[in-house]
Amino acid sequence: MSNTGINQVVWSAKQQEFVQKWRELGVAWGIPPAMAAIHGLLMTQEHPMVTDEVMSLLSLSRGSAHTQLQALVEWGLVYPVKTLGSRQVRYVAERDSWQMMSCIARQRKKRELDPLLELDAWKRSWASKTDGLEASAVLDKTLDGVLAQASAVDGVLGRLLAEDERWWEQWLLRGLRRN
Amino acid sequence: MSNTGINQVVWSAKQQEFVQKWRELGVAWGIPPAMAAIHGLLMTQEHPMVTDEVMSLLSLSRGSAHTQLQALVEWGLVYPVKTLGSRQVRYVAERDSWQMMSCIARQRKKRELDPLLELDAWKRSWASKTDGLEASAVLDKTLDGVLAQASAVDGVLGRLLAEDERWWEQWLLRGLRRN
DNA sequence: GAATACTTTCATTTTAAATTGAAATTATGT
DNA sequence: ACATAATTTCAATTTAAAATGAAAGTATTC
Repeated sequence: MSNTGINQVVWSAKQQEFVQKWRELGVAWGIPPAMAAIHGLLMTQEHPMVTDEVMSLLSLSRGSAHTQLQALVEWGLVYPVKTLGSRQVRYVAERDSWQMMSCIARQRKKRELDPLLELDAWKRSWASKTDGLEASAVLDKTLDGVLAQASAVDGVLGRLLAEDERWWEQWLLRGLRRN
Repeated sequence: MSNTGINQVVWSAKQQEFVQKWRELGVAWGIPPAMAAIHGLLMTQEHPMVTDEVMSLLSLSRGSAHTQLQALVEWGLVYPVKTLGSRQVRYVAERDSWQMMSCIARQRKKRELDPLLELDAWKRSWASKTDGLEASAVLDKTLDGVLAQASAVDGVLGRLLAEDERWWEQWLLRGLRRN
């Protein structure tokens, strides 16, 4: 039985343009091009897709398609759907934009914010030993400020991502109209 | 006259560790290693530094040291200080952590958020032409959500970065304690 | 329990980004 | 104007990340 054609795959000029843009955006966000492109493609597709369809529409190798699909599933941006009576797996993108952005934010927090917060422990580990004589008061001061801000952001982000509700919509709007 | 030694350069184990960590952090944030390292180094230094000092402490080529120092100045993270009676330029890092983080946020907004916001114009440019027949209602719906969120973030970020005041500290804290 | 259909892995290659270093340029002091 | 001391540029190289593709692995069906 053929893989393609169970559900019609639509691949219009608009969709192709979108995928191209999503890929570029992905690169700017530090996301592997193939990963962003696959995500973009699945965002445009009504129905779950099979690896071979992804491969051929985006001209990707099997290895890359597979690896990036896994990563997308790992991130929670894409769901694997098992086809009954077959080993074949199909993939659909998360449709809810809030869920989608949450997934991305969570990953970025892990990659970017958490390592920054770890500097606090590092700083404390040096607190006792007097390095030379007051080796860098300048650093300590700036770093304290940075860490304070980082943990404020961490707190807000934590709340934001923990909730399913969207109290943040109100909260953001309140931020918009000053104070 | 020798370049080094006008102001004593301090380069302790703690500082070296910090620079190493700052470099890694920079890489996670999509910043060139040399740029992050230089920034880290200048954050630890009491006094403005000359290109040759940066080069030798970090084992960088002149080209790289120069280019990345320019970038740091461009971003507003580092200030060039002209030495009187000499063509020599020295560099100091911005000390205020809020200013520092603002600079970074501004650059990231430019690189990451603005291109996302441009998708709105793109979407509208396709609004009229009916691509096939309802080519991708799925995409349109998710994309609308994403763009709404993006512009909310843009609004808040815009305010945050425009101000010199720190009303946001209160605002972030309020975000922390729910509602 | 083969044979088939699909998935997974991973050593090698490709690609894009960052770095190098030496030559060209420009400013400064004599 | 000259020599010197610094900065700036950029073609060539290096590096790290991502992509490839073929081989190995694993379910599923007959």
